[in-house]
Amino acid sequence: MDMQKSFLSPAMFDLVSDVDFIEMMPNTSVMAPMETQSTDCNGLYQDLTSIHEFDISTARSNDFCTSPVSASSGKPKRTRVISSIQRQAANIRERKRMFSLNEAFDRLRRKVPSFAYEKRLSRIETLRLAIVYISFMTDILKNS
DNA sequence: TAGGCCATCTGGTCCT
DNA sequence: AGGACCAGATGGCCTA
Repeated sequence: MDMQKSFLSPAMFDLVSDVDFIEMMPNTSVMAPMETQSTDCNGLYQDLTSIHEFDISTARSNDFCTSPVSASSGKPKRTRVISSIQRQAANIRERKRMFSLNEAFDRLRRKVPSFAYEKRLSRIETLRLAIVYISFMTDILKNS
């Protein structure tokens, strides 16, 4: 597809990533956005079923205290004293949040065109490529 | 072995 | 009050 080839020119990739795509190009082929290709972040994520089953009610506590130190906003700083169980629950929520963030990155990865080289796009590469891709498509729409 | 990338933990702040 | 969000720290894995 000519349009895609021009989008994936070496000059474009210079804007997208620190990776030297020019050297890679002879060994790679151009791919359409990987809509149907599914990755699970290299299987790095742990099973989250235990997270869903976690009884959050056991982590409820009302342990707060106020610090004499004022926040930058001038408000009295409220320091939350957190139990280990609450901390554990917060960690689990954070893992779930990061999991959904990475799911979104995976969806974006499948939407942007890329070379079928062995290494998947990193998060920063995905964002940069998406920006360039959107700009490219916008230009096409403008000029048509 | 250094550097890049990522997962996880943690505490602070924002928001409902 | 408590969950969501964010950024810094840390450690593991991988690659050049």
